Amino acid sequence: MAIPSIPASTTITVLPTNTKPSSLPSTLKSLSLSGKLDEALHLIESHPLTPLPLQTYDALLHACISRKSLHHGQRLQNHLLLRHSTKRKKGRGGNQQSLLEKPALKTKLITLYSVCGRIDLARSVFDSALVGTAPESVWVAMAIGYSRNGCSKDALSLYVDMLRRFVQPGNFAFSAALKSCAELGDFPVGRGVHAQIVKCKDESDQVVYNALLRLYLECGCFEDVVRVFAEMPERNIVSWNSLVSGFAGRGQLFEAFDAFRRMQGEGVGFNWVSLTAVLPVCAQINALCSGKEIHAQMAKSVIRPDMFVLNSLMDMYAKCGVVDYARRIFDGMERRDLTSWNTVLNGYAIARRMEEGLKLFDKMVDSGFSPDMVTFIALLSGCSHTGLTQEGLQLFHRMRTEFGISPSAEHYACLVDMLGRAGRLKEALKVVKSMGKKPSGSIWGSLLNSCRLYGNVPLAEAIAKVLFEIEPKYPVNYVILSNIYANAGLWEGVKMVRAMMEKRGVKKEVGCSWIEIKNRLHTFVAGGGIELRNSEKYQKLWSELMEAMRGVGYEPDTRVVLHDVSEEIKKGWVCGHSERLAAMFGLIHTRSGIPLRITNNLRVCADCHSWMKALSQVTRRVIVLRDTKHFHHFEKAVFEVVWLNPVLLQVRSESFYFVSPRRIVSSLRWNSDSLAKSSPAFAGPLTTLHNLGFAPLHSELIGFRFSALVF
DNA sequence: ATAGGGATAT
Repeated sequence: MAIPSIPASTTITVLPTNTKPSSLPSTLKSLSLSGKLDEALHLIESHPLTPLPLQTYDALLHACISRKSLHHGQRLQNHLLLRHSTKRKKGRGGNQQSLLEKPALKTKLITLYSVCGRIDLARSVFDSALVGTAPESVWVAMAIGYSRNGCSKDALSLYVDMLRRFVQPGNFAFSAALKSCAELGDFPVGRGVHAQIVKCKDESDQVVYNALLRLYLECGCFEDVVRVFAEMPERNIVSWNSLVSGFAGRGQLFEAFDAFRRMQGEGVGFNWVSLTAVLPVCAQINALCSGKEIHAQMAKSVIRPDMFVLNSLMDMYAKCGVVDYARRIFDGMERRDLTSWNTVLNGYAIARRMEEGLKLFDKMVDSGFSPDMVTFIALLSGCSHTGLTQEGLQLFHRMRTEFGISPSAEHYACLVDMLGRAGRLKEALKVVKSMGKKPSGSIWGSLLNSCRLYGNVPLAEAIAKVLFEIEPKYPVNYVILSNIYANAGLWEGVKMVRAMMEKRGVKKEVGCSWIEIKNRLHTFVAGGGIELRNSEKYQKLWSELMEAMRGVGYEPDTRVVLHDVSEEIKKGWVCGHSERLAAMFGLIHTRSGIPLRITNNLRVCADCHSWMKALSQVTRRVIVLRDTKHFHHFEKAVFEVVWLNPVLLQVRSESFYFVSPRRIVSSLRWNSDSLAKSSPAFAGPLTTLHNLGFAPLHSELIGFRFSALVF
């Protein structure tokens, strides 16, 4: 028989009410430490006249703050008020300062009320008496209370008030003021505070510097961020996290990635917050290898990753083209929020596996989660890319009727795209006209793309005309129109578009590709990579490959070159496309059989697509090429991987790969402050990972430093 | 008493 559990609401009083007054303080202290607030208050209230030291109340309030217990805090305050007045009546200690006036208790009471969301009560404690002589700590507690409750303006004016009353600000006040300025995006005042800090004789602490970093980040003054970062005497995890997320927020993804690596190099370590900053970067630059490495570290950790990190991790896998891993993490999560669902659903949309996505959506609704607008953007875009037009249209309808979400411009964009891709251009145009919103450039852009798919030149010309007015400097529109002409064999049109671009000074974005090898990103620009191309290894490999590739039927297709040059030059240009350089680099610098994962910043051209396909065939490598729109998977040469034992993998038709535990040494380190030390050596991780339900998954297995451990 | 965090479309 199971022991009946006690309902959470039941309070058990274990203490006898006849506790001796002399032992009260120590009893109360241990009660506060173990968080037994009910017992503690009961005890205090039953001894209203016993004098208690300040420390006792301090400890009690501390316990109230960490439990966010408004109720107990108020009872305590009432008790203090009561005791104060009783004392006065009896004439004892009449001139003694009430305990409530002690700054230490005031500070704590203010904090308590503000963490409980009762800024009004906090303010009345603050105002209660002796404001003029309140020390810095009370002001700071109040200011932080304000910013905790989203009233940064009040927090900042409190700081100003404090200065007016000649209270000398210290590091705590500075960081509180900087935080408010950062939240308000108030650069001038923030600058002023910075100046005060510089003038202040005391040494600034780490927190003040980090608050300065935050201020300049929020204000968009990145030069100042970098300067403060360089000038500060020490940089801790928080400083580095700010730098990483700062770069990431500005879209400087490689710099963000690099900062994270440097952070590891300096031995700072990382924590969950660092990971929620760097994982989205991995997702965007397709750095699956590093992402997996980070995942391995997470699995090793004794501390459970929180929902934020898991959501980012899922998104990383989804964006790097491995939804299955994202799904496994999702399935293993003990708690999920709306973002978790949205992330996986979007993962299926990216992977063009909407049947599974729709099934999951049904599950989501069944389990009582109400989808939001993001959910529908993911679903609709997925349906549109997979050609599930009927399902998509139905969802668009259900969105309003069943879930009460009125379609936004983004939803209309998905709808238009869906109809356009299905060849229902007339209906798409009808939607554009009737949606009651001004169609954005992106909507017209998606229509133009649909015209490309169906070779509709007249409509394309009309749409392009509109687009050239809305976004005259956006090169992609010109390129698509030019492609449409080229596909139709209308070379005059191609010439015209090019002339237009030259006249308006519109430049095609430079093609750029990168490949991650041994946790390092190698970037190539179209037409670049001279050193690589001049190397002997490259030239030998190139001629061998070209011959083999011709053998499997590859013929260069120079129609993708839209310039009027000789055939030979065209061939040269196509060969210099950045994705090919990255692929060649990958071939040279990895062992045979290891998959190549290449990322391109634009759209992969048709010739590169078939080139990669042939390359995959002749080298028998898996090639995954990601561009801004698609994943190009070339898995003709999938190896079958047999799981022999944790450290030994066998790959059919290849030699044995030994992945010894010693080789799998991480370049990353945990922050020992915030996370428990990772398991000794590699005694635990394999079991951990098995417990997580990870089993090897064909080709992805080989080639990654942590592959043997993780998947 | 003080600093840092995730999802969407062309």
